Amino acid sequence: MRLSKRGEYGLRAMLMLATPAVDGRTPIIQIREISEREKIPGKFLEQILLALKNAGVLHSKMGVGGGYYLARPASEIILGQIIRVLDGPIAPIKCVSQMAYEACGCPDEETCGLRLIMFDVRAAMSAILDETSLEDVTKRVDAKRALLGR
Amino acid sequence: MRLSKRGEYGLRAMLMLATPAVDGRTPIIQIREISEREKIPGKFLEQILLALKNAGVLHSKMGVGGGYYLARPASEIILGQIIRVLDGPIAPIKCVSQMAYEACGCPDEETCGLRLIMFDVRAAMSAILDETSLEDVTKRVDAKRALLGR
DNA sequence: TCAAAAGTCTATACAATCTGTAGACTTTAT
DNA sequence: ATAAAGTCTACAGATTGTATAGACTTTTGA
Repeated sequence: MRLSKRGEYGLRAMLMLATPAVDGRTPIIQIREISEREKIPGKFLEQILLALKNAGVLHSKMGVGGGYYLARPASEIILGQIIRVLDGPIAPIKCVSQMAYEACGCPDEETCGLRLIMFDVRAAMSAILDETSLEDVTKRVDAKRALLGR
Repeated sequence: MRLSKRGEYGLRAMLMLATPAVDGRTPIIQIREISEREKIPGKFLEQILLALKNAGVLHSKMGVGGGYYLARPASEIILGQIIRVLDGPIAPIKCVSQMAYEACGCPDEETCGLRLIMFDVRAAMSAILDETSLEDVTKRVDAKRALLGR
C-alpha cells in the first residue's frame, strides 16, 4: 500500500512549484534547484517532471532563465491526478479501480468480500486525494507554520 | 497504492476460512482445496498460510483430516493485521506509519505538506482496515447475497 | 553569432521485490 | 506402514523501482 519514490518526489516537486513566491505568484524553478532543495537525484527528477509535463500539469521553458512551472493555478491541480500519472491507479486492487478497471477473476464480483472492502478503501483514499488541490496543501502548511511560529 | 498478490490471496483464503460451515462453525480446510476453489497457485498459497500461521492468526493440523483453521473467532481477526503480515505497513509513506515509523528526511516533518496529506490518507485507510473483522466481511457478503437472491 | 543555460528524449543498468516452483522433510490418522 | 496433510528452505524468473548516461534541442544574451 505504498507510494513509490517517483510519486513521492513528484508530489514534493509539485508542492514546491505550488508555493507562492514573494510576489504572491507561483514560481518558475529549475530542475537543479528542486533537486538540491529537496535532495532528489537530479536525473531521476528530470524524468518525473517530464512525465508531469507530458501529462499537462506542468509547463516548461527552455534556455537561460527557464525552468518548470505549474500549467494551471495551484487550486486546479489535484493530488490524485499527479499520483495517477506517476504511480498508476489509486485502487488497491484492479477490480475496484474507476480509472483502470479490470476483472479479478472471482466467481461473483457482486458478492466478493475482498472487493466489498477494497471498494470502501478506494473510496476513502479517493475522497482525500481527488478532493485536495495543491493550494489546499500549501494553505494547510502555512496555517500549521503560523500555529507553530516558524 | 496496490495490494500485492500475496496480500490478496491471503485475504481471500482467510475469508474462506472465516465463512461458517453448515454447522455454523468456522471450518478446517486443506491448502489444496483453498487453492483450487480460489484459483491460487498451491505452492505460493502454502507460503502465505505458513506466514499467517507464524503470525498467530491461523492454526493448523498435520496429517490425515488436517488443514488450516482460524486461531480465533472471525470477529477477533482484523483485516489490518492480515495485510501487515503479508504486505507490511499500511501507510503510503514511512514517516506516517504508526507501526513502522521512519524519518523521510524532509527538513521539518511538522510542516511537510506531503506528510500532512499522507497522514490523513493513512488514517482513512486504517479507519477501515483496522476496524473491520473477518466476521464483518462475511456478514456483509451474506447481506448482499440475500439482497440479490443468490 | 556563439556559448552557456536550461529542458528533451531514449537507452540502459542495477537492485529489490514479487510471484511462483521444487524438493526434501515431519507429523498424524488409520 | 502408508497416505495425507503441513513445514521449511532454497531458488528462479519476471517485473518494477530507482537511478545514471549521454547526445540532443531551444533560448537568451553578451
